Amino acid sequence: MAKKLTIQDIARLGNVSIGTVSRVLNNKPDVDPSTRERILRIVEEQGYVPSITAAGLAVGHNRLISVLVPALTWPMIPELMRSVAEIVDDLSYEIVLYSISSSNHERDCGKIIDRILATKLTAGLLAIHPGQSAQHLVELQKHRFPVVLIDDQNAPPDGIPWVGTDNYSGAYEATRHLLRLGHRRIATIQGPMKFKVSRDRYQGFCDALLEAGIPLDPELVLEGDFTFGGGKRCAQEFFERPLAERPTAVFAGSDQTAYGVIAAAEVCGLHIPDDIALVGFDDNPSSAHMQPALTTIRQPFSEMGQRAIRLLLSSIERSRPAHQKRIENGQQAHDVIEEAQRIQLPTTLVIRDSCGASRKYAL
Amino acid sequence: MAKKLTIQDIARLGNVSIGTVSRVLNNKPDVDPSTRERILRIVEEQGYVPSITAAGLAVGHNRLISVLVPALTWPMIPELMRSVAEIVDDLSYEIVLYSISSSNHERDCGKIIDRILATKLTAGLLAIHPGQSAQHLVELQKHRFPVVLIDDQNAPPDGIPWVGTDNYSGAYEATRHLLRLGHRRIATIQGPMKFKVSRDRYQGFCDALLEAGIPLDPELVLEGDFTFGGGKRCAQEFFERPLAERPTAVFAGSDQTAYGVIAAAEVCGLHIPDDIALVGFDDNPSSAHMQPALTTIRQPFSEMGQRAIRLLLSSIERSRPAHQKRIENGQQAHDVIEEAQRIQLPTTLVIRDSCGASRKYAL
DNA sequence: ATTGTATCCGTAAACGTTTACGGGTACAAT
DNA sequence: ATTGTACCCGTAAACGTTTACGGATACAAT
Repeated sequence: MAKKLTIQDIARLGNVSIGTVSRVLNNKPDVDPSTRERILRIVEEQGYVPSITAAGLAVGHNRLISVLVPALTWPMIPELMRSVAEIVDDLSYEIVLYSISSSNHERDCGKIIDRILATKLTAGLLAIHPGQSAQHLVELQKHRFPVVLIDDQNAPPDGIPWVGTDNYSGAYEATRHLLRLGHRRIATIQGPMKFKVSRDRYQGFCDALLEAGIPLDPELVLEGDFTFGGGKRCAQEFFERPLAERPTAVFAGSDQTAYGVIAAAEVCGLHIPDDIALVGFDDNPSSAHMQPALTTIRQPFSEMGQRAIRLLLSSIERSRPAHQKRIENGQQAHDVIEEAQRIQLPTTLVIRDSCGASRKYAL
Repeated sequence: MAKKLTIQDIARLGNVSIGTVSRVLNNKPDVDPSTRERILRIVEEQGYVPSITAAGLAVGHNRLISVLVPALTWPMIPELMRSVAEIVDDLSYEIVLYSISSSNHERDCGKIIDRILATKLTAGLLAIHPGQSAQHLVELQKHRFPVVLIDDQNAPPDGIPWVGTDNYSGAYEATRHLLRLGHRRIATIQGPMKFKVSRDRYQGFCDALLEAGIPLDPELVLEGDFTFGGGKRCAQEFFERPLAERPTAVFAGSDQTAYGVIAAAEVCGLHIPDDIALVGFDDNPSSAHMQPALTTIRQPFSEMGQRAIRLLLSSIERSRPAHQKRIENGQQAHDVIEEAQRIQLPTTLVIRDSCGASRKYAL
């Protein structure tokens, strides 16, 4: 049935030329309203969908966008992708997925980017945490290939549009929360220091302490790796110290890390939050269900995805020659001309059980 | 630099026609070895990559395959996708991703499938756990559109190639393991009974019990929903009973469910594995790091992905008219002619701490 | 010399769109 | 009657490939 309808078939059915059909499909002017209506109906009836491929060939690029993700296992990815997919769907673009196999990260990433460019398959690229390979992206940019970045870099290469979160303030808030709860010996388990995100969070931690007049105790900071295992290892190191040297609270660099802290507390016979207060960072879906429920800093992943993809799509539209042909009136233009190219979204503190706040106020 | 090379440019550079270039690019016969060599070198030097779009238009479909995934949050997805992506990459296909927003599952899924067909963008579809919408897939099949299914259905619709795991035997093994450890009051927390996977696992559980001469106690089976929350709720119901009515072991329908059981034990002051032995199903990456480390049934997700994508690609090749033109000799043919269309992969029991086996044998 | 065969390669049509261009109509203004 | 002006719409070229077809060459067989 829906075998291989082409624009020709629709044209024949509507007694018009393919030119006209194309015009109605693309909302171009110069077509009689009644004709437009009629063609639209036929298209609907026949379930005709234009060939992305052919259209792509004609205009030079497809209604496809590349999304480059790090390991699919990163907890942020699903939420991010979901919001991206929704928008992309509505605009009848499609997503082509490039994921990095963790092993040969760098090399892979470069190759993928080259292919994205050479193949001319997609109209733009959304790169999620490309890490070092962010450098490759300026290559794309140079070839006027639309790119946007979701990343932790405050200073992404050159003029590449960028969406991220305010890691510094998040960490600052988390630490302040612990401070407010009366803690003075607060430890932190950092992410890998090679990542900007880790350094930002650490800085927020330090500044909150400083502001409270508490000197930073180097004994109370350990470098983890954002994973469960790293968190557990570091926490265990803290927890095995004599009581006086032990922290009373820990700020974990990520929720995964915090899960490790919970496990370590378990094996050391320490109770959270009574013996140790804990706050994480990310607000993964599972964090609400942890035992105890994890107090953490929520990152607005879903909004990040939306903003990023909007940025990308508008950049794609802009790069098409047809874009300024029909600005309805002067008013409209203002909306479009200059969107922010760097978006940093705020985090929010979500208080659950692991910090002991509820318990405290219940007293 | 790599601006917009076309096959024309390569042809000019090589003093040949575009036909010849195309032939070498596609490993077609009828080209002089030395010419082939020369063209290949030029292609390499110039970094030329043919336009997928144009090639797709010419042959009727692209080197793209659709992958339809349920929520990206399902723990199996990352591992599956990774293995799929690797193979697809090597063969210079690309993945276009369709994910279902959990809300309007059914409707969405149908629409997506229609679009996949009508748009003729991709050469085939890998559908992961499409659920009810598996029915839509026969539509595709009818239009001779290659499809393969990764699913829990033992009887997938009609002749659709299918890859799955042996849920029944897995559950049977898990239960036998508990039995071997001496348990007699074994509870189970099922998945949603509307899923075949849940019913299969339950059946395996029942049969193992039966075989051991233990009558099934309906008080010891509860229906969860494969999530942490469901697991916790059900487990709590078990654990609040008086000792005599309490199970000594629980077989959780999924690892997520098992995580819930661990949490419930925690709040009820029960120790795993001393008070309660626990085994899960799936072997999610996190399960090894749980406290205690989770004994579980490992599903070979990565192999499932590989097998499925191979099935799909061979089905795509087969549907192209050119496929039998050049079978080197009679030998070769045998490899290809008839691959199994239904593949059910075995699970394996991985023993860690939550079942108490190590402890037991250590005595 | 003719015919045949094998090997290599060029030509042009086809794939399904988009879009610049120009042609036709209808109506108003002169 | 002529010219002008909108408004619609059809035509055909272009996008970058693949591939069926046939042409050219070289060499062998007759």
